[in-house]
Amino acid sequence: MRIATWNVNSLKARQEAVENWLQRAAPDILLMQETKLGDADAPVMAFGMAGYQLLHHGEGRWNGVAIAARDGLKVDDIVTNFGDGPVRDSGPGGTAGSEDDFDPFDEARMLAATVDGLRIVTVYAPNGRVVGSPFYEGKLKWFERLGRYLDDERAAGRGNQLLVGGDFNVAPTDKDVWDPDAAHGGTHVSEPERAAVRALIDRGLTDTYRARHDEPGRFTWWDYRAGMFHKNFGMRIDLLLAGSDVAGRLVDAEIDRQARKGPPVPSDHAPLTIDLDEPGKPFDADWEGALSRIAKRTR
DNA sequence: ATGGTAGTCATACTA
Repeated sequence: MRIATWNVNSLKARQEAVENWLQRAAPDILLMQETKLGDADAPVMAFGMAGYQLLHHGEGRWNGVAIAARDGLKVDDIVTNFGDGPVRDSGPGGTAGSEDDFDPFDEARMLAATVDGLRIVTVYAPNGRVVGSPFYEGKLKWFERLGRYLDDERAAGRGNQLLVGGDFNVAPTDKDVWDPDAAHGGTHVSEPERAAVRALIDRGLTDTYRARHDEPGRFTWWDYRAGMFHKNFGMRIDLLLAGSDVAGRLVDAEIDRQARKGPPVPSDHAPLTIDLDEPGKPFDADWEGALSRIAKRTR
């Protein structure tokens, strides 16, 4: 069983890249973020042709989360937005307000479903923009809400089957960022954000990539600008956090940095994969080769 | 040179 998470930065723009990657890595379940689609525009047919069921929770122009599950996998107990009700419409003619109305609980950032007995939660954490801003405070409150949701899942007896994955917009430690001082104007690396992610992990979850890899310089996101990818100036902000039963089945974890390359234009995030029970279809992420070449070039 | 790219309602915004 291979499960992956990928912030695709528009599923419409990335449709071909995602279909190619489904062939390359053959995940059984793919969590996606930033689909930037309304539910009516979700490419259910295209995923069906590729052999996947598609669950989508969107709002239009921004955000949007999805779960693709291979045909035949049992899917039920779907929850959107923590079960707190509908989100805004940010599509054409929609009801989305100005940025003064910023409310991460009115945005399409969370979708859960039970897939083949796994309690899958796909999340797209708010960016936070600037430390101390209303967006940053909203980000911290959003993590608190996610924590309460996970408490409810544990109380319902599903804590050990949890797999919470997505774009957390936080680099958990200094090892997860190319330069803590240069990173993102302070957000993504601030202590309150890191404490918020630790509080999630402390609910009995395992950071699956770190359970298999302790190397520095392994990132899931690189800014499009200034050749950041080609210098490996990035951050590890996409995570798959596993409950104890899921973590106990973990046999591999990888970040497919090849998928961050174009052409065509890639997402600014790379997919993160984990394998349960047995290794999935092999693919060459080539971290050692890439970092060696970059070290020579930038020496 | 204080930028840089890419997504979106199309143009200024979000990341």
